This record gives sequence, structure tokens and C-alpha cells, in this order.
Amino acid sequence: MTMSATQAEACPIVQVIDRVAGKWSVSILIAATRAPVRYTELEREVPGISRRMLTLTLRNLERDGLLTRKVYPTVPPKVEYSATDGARELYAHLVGLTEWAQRHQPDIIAARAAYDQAQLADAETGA
Amino acid sequence: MTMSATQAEACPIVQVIDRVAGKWSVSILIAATRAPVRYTELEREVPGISRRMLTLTLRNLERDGLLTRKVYPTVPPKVEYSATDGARELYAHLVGLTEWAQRHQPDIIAARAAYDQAQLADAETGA
DNA sequence: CTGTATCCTAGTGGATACTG
DNA sequence: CAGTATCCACTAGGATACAG
Repeated sequence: MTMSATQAEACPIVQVIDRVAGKWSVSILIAATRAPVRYTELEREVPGISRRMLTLTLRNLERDGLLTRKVYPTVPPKVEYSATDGARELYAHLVGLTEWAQRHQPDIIAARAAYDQAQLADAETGA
Repeated sequence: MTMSATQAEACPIVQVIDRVAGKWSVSILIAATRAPVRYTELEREVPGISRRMLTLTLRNLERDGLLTRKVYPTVPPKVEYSATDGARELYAHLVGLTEWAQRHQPDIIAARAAYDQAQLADAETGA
């Protein structure tokens, strides 16, 4: 995802890809689609994410209307993030992609191995 | 897309996103799905792409088995890129996302405007 | 025509100290 | 708890000269 505020982009596929392409967007979306999650929960459920990126990604998803942020004015504060209906709909489409990925995972691994093997052979021939 | 050779990644959604998330992957995939395309044709059909990124993206898509590269040993050389069956299947799924994006485009624009407006108001209050 | 090699910039993302 | 601010590293990506 381009984190900067990209202006109107022609191709709608590119738009949706941009919205979801960040390193963390999907993971956060999945978590928030299952149930409302708190900031610290996300830190745990999305292993490896930094505070900075967690906040940044949350803000972007919220800005795009994919997540809602609910603050409980308690002490200590409690904040819950939930997926909106739009996000849930989007997620349903992403599941289609998941299935494609799972079906083709062996193919892709094989394709890569074959490609890398061919490159290696070429390099040796050249040397 | 992470251009570097990422090793086995757990979540299949992330895999597919990574494969398609580059700034140019989708545009190239679309062009090559319509019909076999030559290098120079792509340079024209994908406006704004640099030679470097065109080659890089083509190689990555080829490595993942989404594109095939056919070289005609003529003078001057002729090279055609075509989408594989796997890529066509993937593209079909991407169309679902397109439709989502088109349906929700107004919502997203509105959500962003509202969010930015709220931020602006907060900033003024704070100042 | 179809690339590759090189140099450069901007932005993504990581680590972490600090705060209400 | 839920962030924000700061500094830093890496790499995606652009421009372009050169080559088979």
C-alpha cells in the first residue's frame, strides 16, 4: 500500500491492491474481521509488527472506512478496532484469492525452482 | 510486491498480495491476459513505467509462473509475453475485487473526506 | 528490438524512548 | 493502555547510458 494520500487512481484493481497491499493491512483486517480487537491484542496477534506501523496501518484503514475505532474513556484507556461492513465484503473477495493461492502454491514453488535452476545453468554456461 | 525472493510465507493471502502488489504487476498482467505482448508494446501500454521496472516485474511474474516468455530468434529479436492459465485464473478473481472497488469507491472517497475533515477540526481545536 | 548496468531519490518500515 | 516522536536502514522505483 502507498501510505501517502494517493489521489484519484484510474484502475480500480490498483486502488484495491493499494489499499490492501501493505505489509500488515491484511493481517490486521483479518483480526478485526473476526472480532473487535484492542491495540495491544493486535500487537500480539500480528507478530513482528512495530508500534509505528501498527498505528500507521490502523489509521490508513480507518481513513478508508475499512475499520472503525471506538474509544472507551476509561482509565487506563481502552480502544477497539472493528471491521466495517465494507471491509467484511472485501474480505470475502480476498478469500477467493486465498483459495487460488492455496491451489497454486505447489505450482508457484515449482515454477520458482525451475526458473532459478535455469538461471543457475545459464550463469554456469556463461562462466 | 516484495521484489526480493521471499521465502515460504505462512498466510496465503499475503502470498498472493505480495505477488500482485507491485506498482506495475497488475497492469502488465492485464495486458498479457488480453493477448501476447511484446516488450515495446508493454512500454507503451503501461504508461510511466521505466525500462528497469518493466524488466524487473516481467522477470518476477515469469519466475512465479504467471507469465511465459517466448523468444523468436530473429533479427531484430522479438519477445512475446503471455499470461499462463494460472494467471488467467488469478485475474478472474481480481475482477471480483475490481467490482468491490467500483461499488465502494464513493464510500471510500467520502470516508477519507470525513476523516481528513475530522483531523483538521481536531488540529484547530488543539491550536 | 530487448534488454542490462549504474546511479540516485523517496518512501516504507524497524527500534524505541517518551507521554496522556 | 494506547499511542506519538525521532532516528535510521533498506529497497522499490525512476532516469538513462550502454549492449547484443
